[in-house]
Amino acid sequence: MSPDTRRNIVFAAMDLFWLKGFNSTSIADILSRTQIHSGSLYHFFPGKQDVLIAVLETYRDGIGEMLLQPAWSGVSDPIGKIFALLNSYRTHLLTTDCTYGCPIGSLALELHEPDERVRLLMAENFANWVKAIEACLVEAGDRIPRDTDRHALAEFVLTAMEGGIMQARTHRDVAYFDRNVQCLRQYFDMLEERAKPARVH
Amino acid sequence: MSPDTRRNIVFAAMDLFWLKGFNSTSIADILSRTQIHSGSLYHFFPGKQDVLIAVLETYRDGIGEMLLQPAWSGVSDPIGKIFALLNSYRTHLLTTDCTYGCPIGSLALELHEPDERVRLLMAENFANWVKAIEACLVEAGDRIPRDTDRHALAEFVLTAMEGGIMQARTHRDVAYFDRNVQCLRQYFDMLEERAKPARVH
DNA sequence: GTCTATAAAAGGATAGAC
DNA sequence: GTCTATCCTTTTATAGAC
Repeated sequence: MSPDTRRNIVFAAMDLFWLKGFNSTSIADILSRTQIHSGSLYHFFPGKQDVLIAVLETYRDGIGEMLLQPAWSGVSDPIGKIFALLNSYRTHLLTTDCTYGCPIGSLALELHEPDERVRLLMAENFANWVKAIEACLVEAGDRIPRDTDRHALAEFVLTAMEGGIMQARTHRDVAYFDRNVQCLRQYFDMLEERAKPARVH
Repeated sequence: MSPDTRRNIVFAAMDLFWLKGFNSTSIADILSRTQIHSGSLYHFFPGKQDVLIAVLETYRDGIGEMLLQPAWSGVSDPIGKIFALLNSYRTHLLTTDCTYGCPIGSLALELHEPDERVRLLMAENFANWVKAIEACLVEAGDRIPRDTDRHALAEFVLTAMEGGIMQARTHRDVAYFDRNVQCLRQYFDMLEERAKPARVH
């Protein structure tokens, strides 16, 4: 019964790394959760780090299906999509009593001297997230000023999300996240205001 | 020669937690760096976590002397101080090849189930940082709109800093930090613009 | 591919002399 | 308060039968 063993390992590890972090998750944790034995794990992966790499690849390859599609179901407005995505993180915070951390962000700050493959995969995950937001900003067209650097703004949205989660988690209070989103909202509002054709006075 | 032993431990641990994180720093790391022996460390601290608590207390108590004063020397403009503080983080990034992480932010995301004392100390560190920025925003007075929530905006500045560092570190490129600060700058510019008395047309 | 058993090392912490 | 020696647990990883 081998078809799913590798997959089970990866998804169990995904969960555990998210819940406890990479260093605090032991191989034994993964084994006990999957009910497999070390021989099987080491048959598929040379070591613990390679499990992490597989996890990061899974996040990367699943960003649409696992993250964006659920968050954007029923939302078509491009700027609405941005805040709908942020709201999906808010929901995660709520359902975990503000224990939730963005899995990539947590790993990015936990691993101080990551293997280069690991670092590049984290960077790729961020880049794809940013790309998705940037596409929304491009789609928003004239609603934001023409000279706005849409890539930079998309990175700033990522920053608002990660910083908001960091503070909400640390204070165990979603209001910290909400206030951050409010600031970002105001920033967007002012950009949209500025993009409007000059009024006649 | 006991007067400084405790202090030496705390500062060595501060450095190591910053460089490698909490879990990746072993007691042996601290001992070898301080040239003291385990008996001394456990004389002052019940366990590793208590060293972390002392480190967080030291950050908390030293925010003015260790962080704000150096960053603000020669800067008197309140909004200038905000960006001067951000610039001091930029310098850290540059001098560490974008390896630098905010020590509190890294710990906040590394420790998924922190002891309550630890969590509260991290929250206190964030809160004091935010308070310092909030004071600048209050001092800025009429330069930003009267109805601006200065506390929320100060938290947003923290978010911009943390998010910028996270991305710069992950991509190993300070430009990610810079673009975030640019967005924040633009946000402030628009706020200041909005605060100006209505022009005559 | 999966199992059991176990090696090999690292890590946190303690005991007790000085 | 500081030193040496060491215990005990956890953790990563391997060996080899099935």
